[in-house]
This record gives sequence, C-alpha cells and structure tokens, in this order.
Amino acid sequence: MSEKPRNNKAAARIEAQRERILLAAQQCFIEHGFHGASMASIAETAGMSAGLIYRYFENKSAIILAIVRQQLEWLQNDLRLNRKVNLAAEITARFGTANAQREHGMNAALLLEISAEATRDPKVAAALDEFDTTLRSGLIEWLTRSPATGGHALPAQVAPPRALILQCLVEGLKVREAREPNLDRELLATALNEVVPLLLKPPQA
Amino acid sequence: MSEKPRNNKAAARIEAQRERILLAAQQCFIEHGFHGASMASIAETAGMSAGLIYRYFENKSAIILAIVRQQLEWLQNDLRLNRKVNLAAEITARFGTANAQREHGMNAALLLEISAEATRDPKVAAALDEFDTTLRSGLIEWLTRSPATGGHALPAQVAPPRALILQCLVEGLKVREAREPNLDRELLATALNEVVPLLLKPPQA
DNA sequence: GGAAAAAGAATGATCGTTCATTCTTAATTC
DNA sequence: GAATTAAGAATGAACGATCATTCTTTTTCC
Repeated sequence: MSEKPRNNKAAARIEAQRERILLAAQQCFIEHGFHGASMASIAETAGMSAGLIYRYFENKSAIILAIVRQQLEWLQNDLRLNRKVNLAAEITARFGTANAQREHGMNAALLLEISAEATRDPKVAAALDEFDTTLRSGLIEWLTRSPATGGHALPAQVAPPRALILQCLVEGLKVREAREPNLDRELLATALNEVVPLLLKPPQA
Repeated sequence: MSEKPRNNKAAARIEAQRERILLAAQQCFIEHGFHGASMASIAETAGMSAGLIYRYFENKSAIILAIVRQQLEWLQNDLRLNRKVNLAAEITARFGTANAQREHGMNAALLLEISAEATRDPKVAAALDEFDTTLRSGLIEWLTRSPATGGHALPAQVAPPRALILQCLVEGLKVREAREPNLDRELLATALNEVVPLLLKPPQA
C-alpha cells in the first residue's frame, strides 16, 4: 500500500514501480512457486532492495493476490468472444505459449499455483470465483447467441453444461501443458478439431 | 533412507513409520502446499520429533517425491479399465470426494501442487511422465478394445486423440474441484452424460 | 534544503537439518 | 530366567541459513 500521490507524475511512477515488482514476482512465482519464492529473490529480480518493496505492497500475500488479480484481468481482456473465432485452432496455437515473458497468456505453472492457493487463501478463492462466474456466463452467452453475431445458437438448456465442459477442457490442457510440455502438437490439433465442433453444435446433429 | 532391517518385524516397523510420516506429510502438503508446509508441522502431525523423520527420509524433497510416487501408484491401481464401466457416472460420483482422509482418490489441491512442482523438480516430472504415458496407453487400449471385453471398438487412428481429450477433461475437472468445490452436481452430471458418450462412440455417429 | 525514494543493515522468527543424549527394546551371558 | 550388554529408536536442543519484515541511514530529486 503506497501513500497518496501528490501529482500525476508521482502517481505514474508509483504505478510503474508496482508493475515492476509484480513482473519480477510473477517470474519468481513461476520459477519457485508462491511459497518457494522469497522476497529477497523478488527484490533482486526487480533490481531493487528488499525493503523498498514494502513501500508499494503491504506484505507478500498482497503481492500474491495482486498477481492473481492481474492475471485474471489479462485473461478476461484477452478472451473476447465477439468475433467469429476458430476455437480449436486458437487453443492449439496457444498451447505452450505464455512462458515467463510478457505474453499475456497465463503460464501453466502459475495457473496451477493459483488454483491450489485458492484452496487455502479465501481472498484468492474469491477472486478466482468471480472470474470463473463471469467467464462461464460469457461462454453461455456466446454459445446461445445467433451465428450472425459470432455465436452458436445453442438451446438455453444445452449451453450451461457445454460451457462447463469447455472450461474443463481448457483448464485440463493447462495441466497437460505443465506436465507434458513436449506434447505432440499434431495429436493435439487432431483431437481438438474433432471434439470442439461437437461441443459447439446442437445435440444429435 | 533407513538402514538395513535385520528381520521381517523390523522391516515392517520401518515401513509403518515411513507410512505414518507420508500420511502426515500428505495432510500438511494439502493444507499448506509443498513449500508452505514445514518439517516441524509434519513431525507434529505425525506425532513424532522432527529429527526422527530424518531416520526414514533423506530430506524434505525425498518426502515430496515419495508422496508423488505413492499418489500415482494409488491412482494407477484405482483406475482399472477392465470391467464395463459407466465413465460419466463414475466421474460425477467421484467429484469432490478425496479430501484429506484415507480415500485413495487424488486430492485436487495435491494434484495441482504436484503438477506445478513437475515444472521445477525433474524427478517429479519424470515420475509424472511415466504415469501419464502408461495411463494414456491404457486409455487407448481401452478405447480400441472390443465391447465384449469392456472396450469401445474405436478405430486405431481415432483412439489417441480421444484419449488425450478424456485425460484433459478429467484433469480439468480436478482444477474445477479446487476452484469451485460447490459446483452444481446436477449440472456436472448433465454435462458429462452428454459429452462422455460422444467421446466413446466412433466419429459421425 | 526539505521531502520522497531507495538502500541496506538489523530483527526476531522460522526454516531444514544435525547431533549428543536418553529411552526402549533386543541379544547375550551366566 | 534373571542380569548384563549391546543396538535401535526417539528425543529435543542447537546449528547456520534464510525468511518476511522493520528501522535507520543515505541518495535523489524538485
């Protein structure tokens, strides 16, 4: 928690510093996990002293929570279901992307870390739950919308279970990304091209 | 690493002690994560002194690895694809089971913890890879086998991508289990009953 | 020069691990 | 089978290192 900025320039600087810390923390968390990464290592990665971090964040938990929120925000902005999109191809293309760099895709290890932490830290759980809820309703809306506007015209009863399955499939792929980074991309493409259309078409087609 | 047992009784005792430590460690790991759980807390949970643990395990990493191997072994023994099984119903029934108790189902948080750790510890990654490989080949065999013996008679080309999707779906459900423990069971049942049969039937059915 | 920013030393707690010691059980001797 | 001796199991204190965090001092900037 940093103090009140006295002008715009100072506010921008504070924000930049916070961002610098978060970037370093993200990298360290990916590399060593939330509890394995130390404040000292985060400070070193950010190129600043350990004590300085406490000018911008109350404590380590606050950093973890900020990382979670930031990642979810990115994911939410990234996931625009407006346009007509080839979902299978998109998922295939993104598999294994999103490493430590500035790519806004969620790193697999980080997602697992976050999900595990949700079972311990209620604040993380709440942030995750809010994200999950809006994502699922967005998915349902996308599935029921008319094809003219990029949707798939699924009946209202069918959409919610389909959305759940899609969500599980994507998250399962993240697990696979962590455990099997050299997964055969062709196999993945084949699998998704076969299954995803089934999930987007009305039943008994 | 414990020393050579001098007779069967001593060997049994050593194994019992190791098991006691592993049970406590599992509980602590679920509660605080691999790196968040301390040796002191594991010792306290196991009802022994911290120093004694080192008579039975070389260090903390060895405990983590032993937990991973044990969980995978349980999972492997548990996952018998011989009999004719209603997969959708089985998965639904198991959702949310497997907490800290002695249930042999894999706790969701623990699975995420293990998968994340695989991106850091090569030994964990190797253990996980071996499990994944044999599981997938088992799935493929199950999908291609004749229905008379409990299989689904899928063509050889179709089975591997289907196995991958099934694996992702199950793992995705574990993520969901961690993030949304109060997920509507009816929705889950509906979703699985609709989708799983599609994955088990030959294409264009 | 005065306020904000940053560094860096200092703090107490806790970490994983080791070690000297004690308690408990088993083996040996008479 | 009791007494003696050895071995194994377990303890709890202590180790150095490192942890997250705070405090004091120095640098930077307007």
